[in-house]
Amino acid sequence: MSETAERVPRGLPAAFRQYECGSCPLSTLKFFRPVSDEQAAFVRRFKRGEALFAAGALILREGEKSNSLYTVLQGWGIRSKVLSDGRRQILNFVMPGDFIGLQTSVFGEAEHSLEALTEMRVCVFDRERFWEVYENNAELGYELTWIAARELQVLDISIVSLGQRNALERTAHLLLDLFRRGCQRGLTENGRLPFPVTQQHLADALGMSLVHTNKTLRRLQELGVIRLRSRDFHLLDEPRLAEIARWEEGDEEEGRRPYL
Amino acid sequence: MSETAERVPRGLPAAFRQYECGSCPLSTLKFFRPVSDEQAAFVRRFKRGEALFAAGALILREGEKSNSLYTVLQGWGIRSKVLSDGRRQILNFVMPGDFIGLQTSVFGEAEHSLEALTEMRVCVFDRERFWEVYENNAELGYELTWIAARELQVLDISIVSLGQRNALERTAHLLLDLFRRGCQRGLTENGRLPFPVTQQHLADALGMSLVHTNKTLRRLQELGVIRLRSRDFHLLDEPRLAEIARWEEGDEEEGRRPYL
DNA sequence: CGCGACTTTGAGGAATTTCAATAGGCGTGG
DNA sequence: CCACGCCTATTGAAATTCCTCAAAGTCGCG
Repeated sequence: MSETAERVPRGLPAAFRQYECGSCPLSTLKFFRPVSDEQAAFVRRFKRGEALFAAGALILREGEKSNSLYTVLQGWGIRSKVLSDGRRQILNFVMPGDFIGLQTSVFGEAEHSLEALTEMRVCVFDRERFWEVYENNAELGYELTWIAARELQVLDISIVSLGQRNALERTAHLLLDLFRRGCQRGLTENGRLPFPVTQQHLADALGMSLVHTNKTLRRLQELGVIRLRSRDFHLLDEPRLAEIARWEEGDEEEGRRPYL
Repeated sequence: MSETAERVPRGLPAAFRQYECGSCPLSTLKFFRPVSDEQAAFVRRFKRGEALFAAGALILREGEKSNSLYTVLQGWGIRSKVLSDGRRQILNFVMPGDFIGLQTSVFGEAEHSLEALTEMRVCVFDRERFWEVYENNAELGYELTWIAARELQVLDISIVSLGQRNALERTAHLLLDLFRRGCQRGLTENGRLPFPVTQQHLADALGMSLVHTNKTLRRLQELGVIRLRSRDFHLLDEPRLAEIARWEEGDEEEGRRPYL
């Protein structure tokens, strides 16, 4: 968990292993759609390998060139941008099954940073050969657009939260979202989610100060809807949390993308 | 400007005309990339026609089914979502050249509303035949993913603004963004942009109250960087506005998508 | 034990919202 | 042409929310 360098240089990532897509840890999750052998074989051609990053590693640095696309296999990460005066906004939390790299400009300049929150295993694809997908496998190209489109919806939802919900609602909404996504990815166990997210992370994602984030979390715990202990998020009253969050129908993630 | 119904029913839109893509008003803008005749011909196959909406028309209603995709040809619109208690968040302002509909779920349920701010002409494509694009024209499929990816970047930037910038910065940032986009689309004339946006719209986009939006705009005018008169936005000091907005390199829209 | 990273608390102050009321602009009907 | 209604913009003041500052407290780990 700590032998990897804090900052991983470009080029080949820290560690490599070659798994077959068929035995990909994501393939067992009911949240994802199974894929045909031939589709898996096709995707395999673009896979450069797998990389393992230590907790805290900076996988992608805003403004730097990146020739990789990733699918997260294990672990949590954050996607973020910082203003030149240092203020940081976390764009979203990244979990197993999330695909990363579309947001990057065509020229390969990352427009955001990506940091590992826990040890993180990713499947690495070659950006240079991205174009070949469209040339050779229309279905997968379609799928990619679809993935991007869903990502758009997710960001729309964040924008609504940041713009319209107050501190309590916003915090509740984020927590519920994380919990439900964690659930989909098979990370929860009877109401508990291992939670490698600090209050500072939450603050940076919610656009709130650390102090106010703390007080808001405290309030949610006093209300008895959640319990946040060291790195463990216990959801006590999901309906109530959804109520507080002003959760909307459309905020639900409608799943079923292929697991590649 | 007023003979069209306030609320346009599904099915065939209000008015139809058939232009050739070659004479599309967007094709003359240097902001967009020219397309080959064959590509234009291909796109033409999916074009259902053009529709003209009156100012104020609701083109897409959140939660309703939509079997269309649009490219905006003329006019301004807003893409928005509302919470069940009525709070509205404007997700972004749409202008000529913007492509709309990717954000919609595959099942065709619109996850946002789209409202015409001015009279608005759009090019209508058939969502049902969306898949064919990937099957028959890889290049265009690639382009679509690319468009979605850029949209992702734009939303990321909004999230940073909403989360990290204060009222003054945020307002300045939005105004500058609108002005520059208007410029790209050829809507400006020596520093002036026709501006069909009310303070309530700005407030709903910025996640601020109407009153505070008003005071913030007033302040920007007292600083002498902008001038906002009835439906006319005059940018007096662009560098200063960018400075106030804490505008970042990456906030620039890197253009050159095909104009279709 | 002591350091470092994270969490918690109190208090004053700044930013923002809400409430309430007024003013301006524009189109319609009288 | 004027009055009226409606939408939009403006303003002042009180109420809240949220932020900043400062200081302690907790926890894991070497």
